[in-house]
Amino acid sequence: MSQQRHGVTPGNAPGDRAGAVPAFPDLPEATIARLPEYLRALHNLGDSGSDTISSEGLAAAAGVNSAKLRKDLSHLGSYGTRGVGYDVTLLIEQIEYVLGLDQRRAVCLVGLGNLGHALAGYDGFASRGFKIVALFDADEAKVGEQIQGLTVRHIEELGRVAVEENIAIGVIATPARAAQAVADVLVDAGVTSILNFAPCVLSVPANVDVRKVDLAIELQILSFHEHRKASLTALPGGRSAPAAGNQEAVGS
Amino acid sequence: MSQQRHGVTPGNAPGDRAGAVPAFPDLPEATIARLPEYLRALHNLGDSGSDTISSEGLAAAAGVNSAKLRKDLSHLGSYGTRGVGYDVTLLIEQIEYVLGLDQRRAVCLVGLGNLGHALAGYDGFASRGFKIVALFDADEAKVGEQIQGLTVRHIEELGRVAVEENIAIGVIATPARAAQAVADVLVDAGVTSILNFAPCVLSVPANVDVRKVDLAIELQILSFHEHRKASLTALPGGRSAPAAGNQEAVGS
DNA sequence: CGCGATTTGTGCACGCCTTCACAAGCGCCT
DNA sequence: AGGCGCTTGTGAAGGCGTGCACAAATCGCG
Ligand SMILES: NC(=O)c1ccc[n+]([C@@H]2O[C@H](COP(=O)([O-])OP(=O)(O)OC[C@H]3O[C@@H](n4cnc5c(N)ncnc54)[C@H](O)[C@@H]3O)[C@@H](O)[C@H]2O)c1
Ligand SMILES: NC(=O)c1ccc[n+]([C@@H]2O[C@H](COP(=O)([O-])OP(=O)(O)OC[C@H]3O[C@@H](n4cnc5c(N)ncnc54)[C@H](O)[C@@H]3O)[C@@H](O)[C@H]2O)c1
Repeated sequence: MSQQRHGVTPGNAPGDRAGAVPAFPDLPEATIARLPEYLRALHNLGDSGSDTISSEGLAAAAGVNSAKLRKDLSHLGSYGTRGVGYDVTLLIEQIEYVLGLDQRRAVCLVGLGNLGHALAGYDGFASRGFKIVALFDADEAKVGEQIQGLTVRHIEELGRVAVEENIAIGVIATPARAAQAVADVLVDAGVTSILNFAPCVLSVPANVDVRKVDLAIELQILSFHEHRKASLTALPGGRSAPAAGNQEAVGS
Repeated sequence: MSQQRHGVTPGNAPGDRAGAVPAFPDLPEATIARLPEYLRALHNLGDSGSDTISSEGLAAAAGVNSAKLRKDLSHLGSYGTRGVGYDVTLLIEQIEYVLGLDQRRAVCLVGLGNLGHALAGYDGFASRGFKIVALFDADEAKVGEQIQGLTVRHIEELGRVAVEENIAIGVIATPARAAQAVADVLVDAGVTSILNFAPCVLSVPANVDVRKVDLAIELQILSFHEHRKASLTALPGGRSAPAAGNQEAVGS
């Protein structure tokens, strides 16, 4: 389970195993997905003075159930003190360690169109341990452009640069039709994590992780809920949208 | 997994519109989240000729298991033909209807900085039934700017315009510190669905749906997997403790 | 008209996740 | 020192989602 680091090492500390690796327990995916949220909440709290925080308080700040939060944290070891709460600084360190944020990760961004420019200028990367070290595009007109201190390079250089800079994470912000090709190039270059903004499914080897961010999907999910809410409306005291009443009538 | 949905003050129900209709069965959230993906795959297929598609084929195109796909579709009724497959056109119509995409939904975007500009110029909205009908910012320097045929308005106009244009969905692309205030304004204006790009938790009434897109979280999740993968390949003599001095060494 | 090939729709079992509820642990106060 | 209140950590239960495996349905063809 949680690797040892935390004085509790029971009895023997076997001569350091070379490569004393983390060897993580299988943290539930659901937990992993929430850790970053806890981390952000902790950082906010840290700025606000308090030294310790209760599961109840942190849960509220992160928008989750406190029992869930405690269980999540228990997966990474016991870093709280009963009757008191969690030490903010210690917990931050611990979560950052588990997420691997203590090592700065090199990221490259492919596709410097509309979205790519916004991403390149986003300071949320650096502030969380990520550093964009290279920008790539296939459009000759874009190659050479300076963005945030980086020069846009041609995608053919990706293979070489990725190795040089030890890039592990690639961000795809190209049109969907180019995304698979870009993913292939990234994979060939040794990139093992991809964040894909293009609305399409990527095929990659099993050892490569892909996460997708799709704006349209989010909107469609919201649309569904709008649809559902509209269909439930029975008797409201609402009086704010006199406008176009409701079109919806359908009827299959 | 649904996003947050917290209640703070059910208080009054603002923009409730009277409507009679569908009264959906409770579609599982997981299914709803996949429908947009199926829809996109179907559109691609539709362009490519075929009239019908098997669950196996569609599942592959959407990147899911075929049994899951069939179960998902079965939730919305039976629109396939055994021994044949699903009629592409019919299925598209059906999914669009369920998602409420047959009605053009008015969307407003708040915060026209880096990201906001990219979103405003994104054609993936219109092509999926959403229409950005208004842009808002608090910065006087931005108000009046023309973007994609729309004029940026001051956020104080949001309340009025939202009602006029019958806006149901609001997109927040402001800095995190302003997000809650913007969300409050949107809610007051009768908006019942919010897509939040700011890295923070929003408090909204129970009848308002919020979905969050957080780039940093995605990267951190990828980082975790990188960390995990690195720890499996036995070599790096990584020191396993977080650098910072842990004065707190709890334990004994 | 019946048969085989094909593909849907789903019952079922399993595993993951969430949530409750509470014992155990900790600090503080008397 | 002992008791009390507070908070963590976790066992257990229930719900949800996934994927298998198969019966039912449909088509095409001889
Ligand atoms: N703009 C948005 O707000 C937004 C939002 C969500 C998703 N997206 C998606 O993000 C992607 C990019 O959107 P955009 O608006 O920036 O598009 P864009 O057309 O403005 O930019 C695409 C960029 O990718 C480059 N490109 C094309 N093929 C390439 C290749 N093979 N290798 C490298 N670079 C290549 C182009 O030269 C261009 O610079 C699209 O898939 C879009 O659907 C965009
Ligand atoms: N840029 C990105 O790629 C990116 C990626 C992911 C998330 N984000 C998040 O999206 C948000 C916006 O990012 P950005 O890079 O565009 O920031 P930005 O600073 O460039 O733009 C923010 C805009 O919001 C406006 N604004 C501020 N307060 C406002 C208020 N009360 N009402 C209305 N408008 C207000 C500002 O005038 C500005 O135009 C941030 O929360 C950021 O963390 C950005």
